[in-house]
Amino acid sequence: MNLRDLRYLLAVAEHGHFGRAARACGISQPTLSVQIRKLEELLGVALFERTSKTVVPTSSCERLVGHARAAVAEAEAIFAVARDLRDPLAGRFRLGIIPTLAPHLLPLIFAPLRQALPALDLEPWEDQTVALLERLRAHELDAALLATEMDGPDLASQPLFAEPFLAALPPEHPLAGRDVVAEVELARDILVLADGHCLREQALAACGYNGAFGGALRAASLATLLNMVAAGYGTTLIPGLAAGAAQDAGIVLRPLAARAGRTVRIAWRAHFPRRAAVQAVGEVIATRLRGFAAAGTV
Amino acid sequence: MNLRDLRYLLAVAEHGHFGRAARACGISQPTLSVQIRKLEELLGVALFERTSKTVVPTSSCERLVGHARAAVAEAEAIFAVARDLRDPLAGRFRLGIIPTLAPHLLPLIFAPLRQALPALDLEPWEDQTVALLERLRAHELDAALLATEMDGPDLASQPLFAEPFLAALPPEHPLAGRDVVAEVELARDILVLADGHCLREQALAACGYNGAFGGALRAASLATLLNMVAAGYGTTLIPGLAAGAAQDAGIVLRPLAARAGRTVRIAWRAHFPRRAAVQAVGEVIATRLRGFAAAGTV
DNA sequence: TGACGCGATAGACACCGTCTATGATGACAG
DNA sequence: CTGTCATCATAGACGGTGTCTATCGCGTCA
Repeated sequence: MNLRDLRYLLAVAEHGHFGRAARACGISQPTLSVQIRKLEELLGVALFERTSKTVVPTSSCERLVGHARAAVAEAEAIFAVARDLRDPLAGRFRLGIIPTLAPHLLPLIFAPLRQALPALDLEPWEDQTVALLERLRAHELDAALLATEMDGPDLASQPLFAEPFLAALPPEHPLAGRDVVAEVELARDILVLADGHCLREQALAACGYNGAFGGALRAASLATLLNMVAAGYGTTLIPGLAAGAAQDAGIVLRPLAARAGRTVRIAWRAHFPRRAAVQAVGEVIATRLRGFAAAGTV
Repeated sequence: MNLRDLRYLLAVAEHGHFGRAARACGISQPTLSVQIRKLEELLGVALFERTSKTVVPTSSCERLVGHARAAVAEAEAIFAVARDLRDPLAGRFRLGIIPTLAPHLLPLIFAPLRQALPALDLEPWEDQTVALLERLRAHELDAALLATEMDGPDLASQPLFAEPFLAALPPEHPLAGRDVVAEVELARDILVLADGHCLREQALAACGYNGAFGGALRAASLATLLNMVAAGYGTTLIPGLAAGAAQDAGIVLRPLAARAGRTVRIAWRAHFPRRAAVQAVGEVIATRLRGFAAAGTV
């Protein structure tokens, strides 16, 4: 049985006339007669009582048309919903963002995203890199903003913008008097984030650490780390977009001699069908952050 | 779009695997791949994210499967309902019956009908001949029990049994002493039913009336007519099946010399598709009334 | 690195939905 | 009562498409 057959059935039931029903269906009258006859044979039920004058639905037919109407309506609904879903730049878009980036980047890109992609329903999800990749692979995210290289056979990514690091110093720190701070000078009393934050390893690497890091203090969040630096526990490297928050915390920021930094990338599943949405979101973000690395300010 | 396509969609969504879904649908894997691809192109929506390892429904797909499931379910319901309707000897059967027959015949045939046709849901409808024929032609009845000849191009009928008339007399009536009464002897003080009852004309014809009948008293129902006879207002002819009711009313019944009577027929639309049900009902009735005309009793 | 599993692609085939032409039947008017 | 009209049914031809088998491309795993 076919949805087409059900449409034919409904047309004949409605018009009570094969010729008119056929015209309404856009087919010839013999075709309609044959199809209705076949449907009757398939169901084993007489659907219409035919006279040369009238075509009247049988009581059996009346018991069936309700279901036929419902089936056709559901099929129409599929088309209607699909029409709404057709635009890859519309609908829910679940975007993972690492914690050291989210609170500072999101305020910058919400407005441009809403303007450029008004139909896109952005759902940010903040978590650490490993968790984001896991959710991405599990189809629980559509894309993720990361600061690590990570392409594999199943995932793809694309750089969006470079984010330089800055030396974060307590006001009373000896280095605070400098215009520029060399990365290795921070190594002595550097504070870092807890395990799992990509910024932790990147900051240590920038300062010249190769092996294990012996420092005991490990901040669970960038905000805590900033508070600790402000309180004089040590120094650290912060991502450039966090500059505002750091200054609010009373921290002295200095550019780095070797211009250490990280690259923020957008990542997605290689087979993700809404590549266009990923592309569009990435472009909005890259455009918004254009020139940030050079100017050091947004 | 086809119901088949929706079934395929549901199968792939459920199994997450083209090969297994194809096996579940009873088709080959390439066929399923092609059909799903076509559905995606038709809807303009990516339904699945394919990897060599996994097949995951997109969020669009998840928005659609509900409707797909509903459409398929309604189609299944059509088959299920049709299966119940397939038996022409099952389901509602609206049977019209004339008023001079209904109260006396129905008690006799209910039990045999229920026994012979347990799935048939009999709905009796009592009205006069003309009204019954109108409802029959309007498809508001499936068949009718009448006492008149009435075949036309659109209607067909078949005799079920002969019902002899009886002379109905007040106990004190001069004819009450006879064993047999001649029809014409009733003409002098006969009482008849109101216009519209076929029994009215048949009774008058049996008594030899050809033209207009001048009698002023016209009973609206057979019960009233019997009461009037019992009260001594006159005589009448009653159908044989009403004998019990007449005797209960205190009326004397006598056979008629010329054996006047009527033939009860079942009538249906010539194109009515459930001829088998009509036939079966007719046979049950005819069987139950076999020998009634001869024996004069049921 | 070779074997295996999975989905995509290609080409052949058969079914069936569609058409036009025509038949059968009943209604209606002259 | 007979020709005409309208209606649905039937017949035969045609084209689209759903299906198959065979094969490819790709990724995984031992």
